[in-house]
Amino acid sequence: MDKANDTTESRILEAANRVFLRSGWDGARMQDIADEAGINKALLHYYFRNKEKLFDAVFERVFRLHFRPALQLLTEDRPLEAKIPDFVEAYVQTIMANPFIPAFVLHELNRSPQRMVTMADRVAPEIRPILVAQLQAGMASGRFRTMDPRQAVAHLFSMVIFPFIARPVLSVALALPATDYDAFLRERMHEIPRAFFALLRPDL
Amino acid sequence: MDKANDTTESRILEAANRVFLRSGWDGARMQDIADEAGINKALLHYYFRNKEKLFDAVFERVFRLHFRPALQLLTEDRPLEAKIPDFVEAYVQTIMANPFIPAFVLHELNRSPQRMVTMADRVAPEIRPILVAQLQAGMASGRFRTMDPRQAVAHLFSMVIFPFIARPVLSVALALPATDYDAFLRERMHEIPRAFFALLRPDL
DNA sequence: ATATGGTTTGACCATCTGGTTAAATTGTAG
DNA sequence: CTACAATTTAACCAGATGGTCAAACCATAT
Repeated sequence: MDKANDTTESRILEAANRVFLRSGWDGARMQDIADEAGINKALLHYYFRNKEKLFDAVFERVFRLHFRPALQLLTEDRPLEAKIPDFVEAYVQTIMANPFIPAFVLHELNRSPQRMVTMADRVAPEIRPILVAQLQAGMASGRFRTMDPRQAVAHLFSMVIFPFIARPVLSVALALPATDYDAFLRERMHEIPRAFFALLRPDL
Repeated sequence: MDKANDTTESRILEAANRVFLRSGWDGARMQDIADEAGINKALLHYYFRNKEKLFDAVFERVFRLHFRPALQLLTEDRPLEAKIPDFVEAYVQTIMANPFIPAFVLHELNRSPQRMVTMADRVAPEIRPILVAQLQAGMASGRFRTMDPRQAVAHLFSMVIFPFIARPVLSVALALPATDYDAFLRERMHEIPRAFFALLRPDL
């Protein structure tokens, strides 16, 4: 994945990644991570002083991965009609490869919301609200209905991220067999941009 | 709250409720619950044999509360234009009184998805997909655009629930000061039904 | 071969955690 | 007042958990 590495340190990171993502901070056990990495527990503390340091390393990694599609694609200076579908597709593809990421990130951020602030300006120190600006421009020109643009952004993120977190609920509520859920998510890659621009249209 | 109770058992349940909601199964400590209830730890095991039994009691309680608005209001035999706003308002009101509920419920359901199945038919054994049926009827009549009605349901739940789970993210991403977030959520009570019916409109 | 520095391990430790038990306390019926 | 059952407590236990440490291992430069 990274720069051609099968070092002990990267094996630890891979293992910690899996265990923390599966069990979260509270549920993860240093012994499990050691087992998963095929090493001694003491070696964990040799490379990462303690559980917290190891978690921090994992979390920053996952945080970056989770928000990369938004940070990379949504901040470009392109029309919404082009950016939004690209973002949705990139996010869905990224997360389908590791569906636990959003639940993990949001759970840990709820456990210590302060982390969101520190992470935000480590990962995206100076991000302009270009998305909001584009929405406002569209409203001014009459292309979009007038509304709080932040509500629209909330709609977008909700529709994109939520189904990954609520899989157990939605698969039951929508009577979707486990095997069909992935197809349902893939379908959303096309459905969400459609819905998003539809909900922005003026009433007339 | 319930039937006029200040019994030890209900004090335990209230305390367990707070602690489990705040910390989840993995993070919750029996000692913390005992302290919060102002009793001895052994007394916890006197009323509830073990942590699991106590958790089950709490979880069922919270699960019912969380899904009551949907189960109660969305299954009524009324036009969508009336039901949806009522549902959204009821849900937002309910959860704003205890904002940790959705994150807790979804986190625990992701930890053991099987629980969703057992809970679902304990709480709503025979629920007909009336919402989907109504959407399909609307599509047949041309009032709504043609689409997978389950995608529309997913849109709705996403927009309603997600902002409660993603508060740390959205408050930073949307530059919403902590004090304004509640107002932002209240505004969604009106915004979401508007967006929902807008995204259902046919293209023409 | 051997000294050196980084790497890895097994054994160990203090503390925490869910759970148990026997005794003490309290309320109540006779 | 007393006997009895339900409630509550302090003390305790076994296993788990994060973390430490001295010794062993290993590669490599001399």
